Amino acid sequence: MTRSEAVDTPDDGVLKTPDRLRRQASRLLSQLTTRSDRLITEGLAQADARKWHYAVLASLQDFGPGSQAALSGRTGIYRSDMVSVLNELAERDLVERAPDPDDRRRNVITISRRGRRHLRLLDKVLDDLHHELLAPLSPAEREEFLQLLTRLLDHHTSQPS
Amino acid sequence: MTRSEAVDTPDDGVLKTPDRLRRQASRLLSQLTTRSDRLITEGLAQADARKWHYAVLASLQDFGPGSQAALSGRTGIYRSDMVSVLNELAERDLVERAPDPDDRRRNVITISRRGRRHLRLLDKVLDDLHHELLAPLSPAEREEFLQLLTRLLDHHTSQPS
DNA sequence: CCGATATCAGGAGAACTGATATGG
DNA sequence: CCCATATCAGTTTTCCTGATATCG
Repeated sequence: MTRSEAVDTPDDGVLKTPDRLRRQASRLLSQLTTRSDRLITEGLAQADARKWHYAVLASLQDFGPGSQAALSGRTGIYRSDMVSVLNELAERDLVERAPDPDDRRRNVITISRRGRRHLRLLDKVLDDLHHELLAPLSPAEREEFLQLLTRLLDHHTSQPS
Repeated sequence: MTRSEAVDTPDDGVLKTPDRLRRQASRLLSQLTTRSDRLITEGLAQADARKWHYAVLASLQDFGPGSQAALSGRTGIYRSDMVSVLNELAERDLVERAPDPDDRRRNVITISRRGRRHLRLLDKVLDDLHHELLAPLSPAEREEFLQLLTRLLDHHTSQPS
């Protein structure tokens, strides 16, 4: 009774395809991200690392040492969460945290030799994982995908609206 | 010292662009999804709804009544979380939860008249929100984006690998 | 006894808020 | 006095793992 009318006669007159749930960008995004996060997290775990480890190390390598606040800005990690990430990295001797002589509120974080070596490993691991993530796409499609994601992200980060 | 060599002379010989963090599909995905989720969540909150509400209501409308286990499969909501979602929907009289006379382990969930009305509202709200989400893309690009997301998701749901 | 179902309790990680102490 | 910094405590949401009671 209710069942038969459900699909066939939507009472708002608008035809909704049965897979409207599958056509929503927001749902596709969050589901794919869930898979992607799991893939990356598990892959990095095998190298005794986490996503944030890579972000901090890469930021240090690419932009040089910086305060914790600066690292927060570069990586997108919250100031509050940065502390424990740096603790983990310092435990592994991948970074060094030293008070800034010029401004004694700050800690200056520096990547260590071991950190650079570890970063090279993580780069390889992540390359493989992204290869797996984007496996079904052709090289041109991967590029297109990155472009679309970047444009959307830029739009929404510049305009919190 | 360390700073100057950081960007200019990566010691693995491979040139890494300074925005390698911004070129990773996994990072772009999770950052964009964070924004997308916030957009959707805040938009739906104005209609006294949450993401899962829509998923359940749409599933009921499109596929008819079903047990909680069936709804879990359709919507991707965990059995454990389904209970509270249905509690919230039942509180608002959007669904009815009745024991199945044929199998007394089951509850049969049915969308109510109010639920159908609410669903039509949510469809409109979500249309607007997705318009905002995909604003920077042309219609063709939006379609392309959905296609790419769908292909990736299908690939990773069929092959847990 | 086995399997499915609904429910509940709770963990882990991420995103986020607020408070505090210290220093510029 | 105001601002920035680092740190800590704690909330919320999502995804996910059990455990339990019920029933087929």
